[in-house]
Amino acid sequence: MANDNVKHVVTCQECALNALCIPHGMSFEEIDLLDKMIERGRPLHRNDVVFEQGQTFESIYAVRAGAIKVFSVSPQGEEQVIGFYLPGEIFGLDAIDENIHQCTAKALETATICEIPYDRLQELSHEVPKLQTQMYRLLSREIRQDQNLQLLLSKMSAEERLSSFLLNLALRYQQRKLSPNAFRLPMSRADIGNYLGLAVETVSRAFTRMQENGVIEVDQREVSIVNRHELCRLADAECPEDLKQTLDAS
Amino acid sequence: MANDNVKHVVTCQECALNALCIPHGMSFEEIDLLDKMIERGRPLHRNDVVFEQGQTFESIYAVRAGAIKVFSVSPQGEEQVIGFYLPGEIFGLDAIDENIHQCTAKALETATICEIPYDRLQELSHEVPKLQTQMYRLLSREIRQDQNLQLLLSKMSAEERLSSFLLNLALRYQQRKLSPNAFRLPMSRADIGNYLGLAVETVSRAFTRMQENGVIEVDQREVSIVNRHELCRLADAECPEDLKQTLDAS
DNA sequence: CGATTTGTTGATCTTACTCAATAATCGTGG
DNA sequence: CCACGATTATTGAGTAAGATCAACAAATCG
Repeated sequence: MANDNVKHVVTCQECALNALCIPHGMSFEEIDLLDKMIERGRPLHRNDVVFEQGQTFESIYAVRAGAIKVFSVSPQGEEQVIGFYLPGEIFGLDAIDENIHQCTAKALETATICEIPYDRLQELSHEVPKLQTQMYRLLSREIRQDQNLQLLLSKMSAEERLSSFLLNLALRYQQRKLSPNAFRLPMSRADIGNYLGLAVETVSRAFTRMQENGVIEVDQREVSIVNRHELCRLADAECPEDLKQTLDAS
Repeated sequence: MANDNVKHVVTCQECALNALCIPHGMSFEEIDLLDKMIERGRPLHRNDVVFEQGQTFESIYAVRAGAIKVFSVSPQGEEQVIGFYLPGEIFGLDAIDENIHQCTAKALETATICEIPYDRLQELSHEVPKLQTQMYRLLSREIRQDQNLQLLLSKMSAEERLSSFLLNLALRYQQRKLSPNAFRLPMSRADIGNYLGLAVETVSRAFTRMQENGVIEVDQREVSIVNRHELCRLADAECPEDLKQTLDAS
């Protein structure tokens, strides 16, 4: 039985739901309940759709592996990339209010996700106060991140935007114990540009310039951070302490 | 006793907390509990601060009257306006996650607000499932609104941004039973520009041009919408049905 | 292996920013 | 109540950052 619980904790982590439970020290029993609720193992291929704009909202999702792009399409058919979601991150939270998805979620590459039925999550979070607390925090975090993006979009230059974007990715990869100073971008230049409010050509030129200045090295979608201090300076951001250490060690 | 409950409901509405309870048909008793929790009647003057960047997060707030500006200040001292909050709207939700305010909230004009202590709200929302549901929706709505702003900032021209902004204000005033086609802007051109990612001069010019084209009339901070169809077209948005009716009637 | 998508680079153009001057309004104290 | 300074708004001229258009190169996919 103890073994069984441990297994569940591990599964829960694998399924990227540590964000939902571990930080607040839920008991094995509570984690078990959460664990049983989750529908696992949806494997996706590139361009597979998780949910589509206009569909009724049923579940929120956690990325287990791969990367997901969330975007909306205007009546004129133009795409607006809302965000990219990496392993351990949760998406679909914006649909809770209206009960209808305002966005489409699509796999950028081979990916696996977990589906968390919202009605059952709501019930469980009512029974388990720590889960409710965690849900509030999760929603609040999404708000804060969106507001940071506001700053980026309304005040920063092309190079500042791209620098911030890369640093943000590095930090997120590191949080998931992946290399923060060399990674493969799961999205195209067009997606990056769309997300950052820039033309593809501008993104491409910014990459080139940053490479020429010895800040990063780019080969197609492979990026490595060569000079993190300069990258932080360009992004007009403090270099996070924990990221600093990891980069120093390498 | 019944009278007393009715009084509380009314107070609750006045205090702009209908957003938190009425839509989900809470019982009088539940509303009463909520009502007792709320600290009322903080009257604010222009430039009074509700909470400051860096302070420990204690409460969320609802606007009862007037208008609140929420903004963050960069290490370089530059201001970034995050949002404007009008009667009936709730602010401070972004601080839940980190337990520290990332923004400052300041009164744009004489205002009154209600303070809702977060720890007590959390407890009560655990006891009252409908309140938990409503909290999730509230947080989700904020996310959706921030994502709409993303679209505005990354894809729209100056005139489109200002048109969207004015339409959005009109809709919000209408929801609070205030005139949607003639209102006084509580914020300066500088604040509008900061929020929309534009220079003050660009905002001013956009106002002028829209007035010349007979879309709106502007006299300092007084705005009236003359041609809503054109305004919607400029904002690249569907004119919301309910707003349409009100404007037609006038 | 050819076709399509994706990425890079160059030239030109447009939008909105910056700088500057002026006007109008607001707030404050005499 | 008015006069003063300070803030806020408008308008003009010049500039710069990034968009658009276009051509081409490289990579991916069936």
